[in-house]
Amino acid sequence: MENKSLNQIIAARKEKIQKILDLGINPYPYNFKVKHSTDFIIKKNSGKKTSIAGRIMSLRRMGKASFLNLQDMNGKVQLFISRDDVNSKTYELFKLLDIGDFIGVAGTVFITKTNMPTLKIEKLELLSKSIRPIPDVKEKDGEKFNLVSDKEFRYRKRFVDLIINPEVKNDFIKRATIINSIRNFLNKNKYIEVETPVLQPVYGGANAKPFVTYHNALDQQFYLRIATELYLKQLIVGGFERVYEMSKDFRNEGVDRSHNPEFTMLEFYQAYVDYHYMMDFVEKMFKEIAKDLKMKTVEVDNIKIDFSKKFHRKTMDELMKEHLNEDVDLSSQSGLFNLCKKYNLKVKKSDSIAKLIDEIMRRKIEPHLIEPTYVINHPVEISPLAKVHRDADKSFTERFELFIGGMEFANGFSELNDPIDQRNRFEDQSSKRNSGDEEAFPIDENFLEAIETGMPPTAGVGVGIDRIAMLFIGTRWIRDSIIFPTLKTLK
RNA sequence: GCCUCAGUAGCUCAAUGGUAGAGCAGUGGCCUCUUAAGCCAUUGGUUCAAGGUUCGAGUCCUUGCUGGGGUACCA
Repeated sequence: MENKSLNQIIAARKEKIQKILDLGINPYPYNFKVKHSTDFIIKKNSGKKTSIAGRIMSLRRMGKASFLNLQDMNGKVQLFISRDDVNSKTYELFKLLDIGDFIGVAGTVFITKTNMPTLKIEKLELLSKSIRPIPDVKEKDGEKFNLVSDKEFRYRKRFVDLIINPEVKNDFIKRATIINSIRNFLNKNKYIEVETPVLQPVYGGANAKPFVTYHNALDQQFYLRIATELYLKQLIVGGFERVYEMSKDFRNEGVDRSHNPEFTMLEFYQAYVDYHYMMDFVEKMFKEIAKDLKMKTVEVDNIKIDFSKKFHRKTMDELMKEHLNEDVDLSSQSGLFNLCKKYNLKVKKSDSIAKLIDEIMRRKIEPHLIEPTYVINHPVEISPLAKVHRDADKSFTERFELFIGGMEFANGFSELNDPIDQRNRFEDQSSKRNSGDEEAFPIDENFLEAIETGMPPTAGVGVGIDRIAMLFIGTRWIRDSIIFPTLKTLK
């Protein structure tokens, strides 16, 4: 991968390290006293003295004086060094600096003839010598040139991406703000944060293919969790009344624009409430995030989403009426089948009501749910952990999914706590598995034992954190919300 | 998975099937208000990999690798 050109650059930098050592200077010292950041200079504190530290981003040498740009966490600023202002050793050191080096400087702020706030260097310290070149991105009037166009390079070498595209940092600062906001919201609502096993002997809580691993000392196979649900509900059984976990789940499935094999999931459960309560609660949580980010609206595909508005709540037949103008009887298999045919959906005559409904929702409705909308009351067949609806048809559940911008953000329900029903549902999953459904989950006796011991009425929700980050960052790519996305190792 | 496009110097990009080139970065000079600094000189290439067609392949064909963009499943 590395050839002569790069090795030549590295060799030249290593020679400079030797020359710096010959000057009696340590190219990798231990600290530097930073007084201000670059923004102090940008704010035109003319005549004031300060010291700043950062990475050299460009050098414009003119023999006896030079300008350079220094970048730190807050931005970029111009420095000026003249042989008249520093001692000869410092100027010798300066001549050995490269783009990419970290330096610390002390001096006086002044304004150049072209009205550019600049720090005149009086003292200069090398803080870390860079021996590997970074792409030299030029910039004029805010327009960038020679930007790295290779997205793969940016994801693989995120450290370089962050150096040459410092605005990328803002997206991840935003993500951190979102996560803080969610934790604060849950904590102040008396939720307890817990950590459940990543290595699980039996996986479950979602329909997905797991990663398999092996523990040598225990001589046992483990699965990386696909969800935290089954453990968190055991804690509700145990007497925690409000618990949450925000952590990585792992699903051994395709990688695309909106899926990464490891992703961050929030799940929370509260005893003695139902899914109506949770819909209100999740809505409040989203509004709180928007408030903490000081973003009243976000934009998805040029459509503005206003978080001050109330989220919609719609049953599936209501949505089919609204979006397709069809009067649908959700209990009529033949009616649903004919509807699927009408819209050219790939279905079989033998498909269940649940599957037909799911197909219509997924193809014809969900992608068009731009404004925050709760889709409610899903078929029991596709909701193996949700309680049946209290007054509607018993083949439907008290479940909701939140859609924003055509993407699913949350999935919650009144949790099934009838142990007989729950065992039947697991057996149904198990038989689906045996007949080839790779994503159906196996029977978890430990979990069933807990439910048999008795779980209070409870509602729970799962929320995709990476997707919330995508929503507020304003990207359609999950890799822009995950700082080190999963990539194949180069051979 | 499938479809499709791409991979040339550290970075950005050229090169009708006919000697692999430029800008930036690097190196050596000149230069005390530059800012995509400038000027002179210069180093740097197994053109993603392996085969094939051809007198001749960066270019055409096959396979593979990696990635981008679609699409399917999952959040």
